[in-house]
Amino acid sequence: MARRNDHSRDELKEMALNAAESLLQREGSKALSARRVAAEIGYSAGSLYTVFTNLDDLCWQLNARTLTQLLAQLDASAPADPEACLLGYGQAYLAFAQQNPERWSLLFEHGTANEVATPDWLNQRILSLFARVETCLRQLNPGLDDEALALAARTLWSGVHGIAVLALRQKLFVDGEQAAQLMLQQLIHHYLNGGLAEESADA
Amino acid sequence: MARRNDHSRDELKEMALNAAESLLQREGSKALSARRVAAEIGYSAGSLYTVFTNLDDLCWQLNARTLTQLLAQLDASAPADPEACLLGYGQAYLAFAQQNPERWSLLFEHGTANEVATPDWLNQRILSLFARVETCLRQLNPGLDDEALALAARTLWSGVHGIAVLALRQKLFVDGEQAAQLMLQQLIHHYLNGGLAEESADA
DNA sequence: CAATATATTAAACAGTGTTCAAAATACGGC
DNA sequence: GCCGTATTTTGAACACTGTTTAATATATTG
Repeated sequence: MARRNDHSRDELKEMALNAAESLLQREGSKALSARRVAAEIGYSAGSLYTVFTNLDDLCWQLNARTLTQLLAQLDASAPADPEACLLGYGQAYLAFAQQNPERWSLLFEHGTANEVATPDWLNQRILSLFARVETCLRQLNPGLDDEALALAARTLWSGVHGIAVLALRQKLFVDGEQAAQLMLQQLIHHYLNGGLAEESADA
Repeated sequence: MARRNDHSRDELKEMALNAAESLLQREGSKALSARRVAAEIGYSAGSLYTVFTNLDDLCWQLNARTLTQLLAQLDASAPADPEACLLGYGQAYLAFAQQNPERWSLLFEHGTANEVATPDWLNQRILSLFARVETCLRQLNPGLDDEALALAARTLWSGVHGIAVLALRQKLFVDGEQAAQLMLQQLIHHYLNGGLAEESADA
């Protein structure tokens, strides 16, 4: 039995999340069980329920971490030139998905068909991702109104996300390591050249 | 005990798949258990293992059905005009995802981090989807070589897929029922206008 | 040191996928 | 008809799962 007060509540939570993260990366989402996480930190399964409401809660919090780290990596290389910046975002997104497949999958597949809504603090982080894309797009076309801008950012990012998903799931059926890279470049380039100017003409 | 030869092997398999499909739609993927499916068709869980190698196998076969039906719905409305056809494909894809969220999710999320490769007959169906998109794109730009065509089709379709995923997961944060619709139109229109012509100029 | 409060656990419950010996049924030969 | 064999089908077993909770071990306070 782990000695009482060996670790504070917050420490325990932190340890559990670290263990879960490592377990997820090492052995995949199937290994992410309460007993396994608990064993990894020298506690019993029941103890997890004093810091998380349930395993779902642990997953949400893991996802929050993942998203924070993903955003940090996006911000790491953000050139001034807006088109280059968008490309950088996309590349960082793809790279993160490829380098952290399990965590990235959990981020988007956890809570499927859940009656329980996604926690707000998770949604906020996603919105902050869109905000970054919107900033780039606004620089490229200051004439866009807020609504059109929001839509354009989401459309473009859906494309990036789609490439990441299908590449990760090996559903693209094109050989070459850099196929996803090429697709990303094509998507962004075509999207910016093809429609953004036209949109402002409407405004 | 279900009487022997009440149903042939194939009938049993069919019944199980039907039951699984219905269960999935009615109660979500969490309800898709061996005992549950078996109970629904008046057999015991063990019997399923005479027609499926395991539950994963059942899921793959369910997915094959889903994909077949999805392809059929794509083909249902295929106008001659290639751009309209692509839009139709996209709309059918989105509609299917929204109308069959559980089956659609299972299609893309089952087998995450699986060492076992996706069955060939499933991959073939995905390729046949890409083939449809390629046909449209080729009409729009006969100058594209095969490789560029394949890449373009996958890029465009990744976008469509991305919209479907994020819309289904409610990660878009734009109100309005038809937001996904608008995004789809924008994506296809921009992509076709923005890059396809340029590509042929390179060729 | 004793009493209280709290941290931690072990055991229990209902569920899961999967296997397999045993039981129930069908079928072929007489 | 009936018997022996072959084939379905099952039920029980195993090792898991998430989650709850009574009991226990530890810390803190008086």
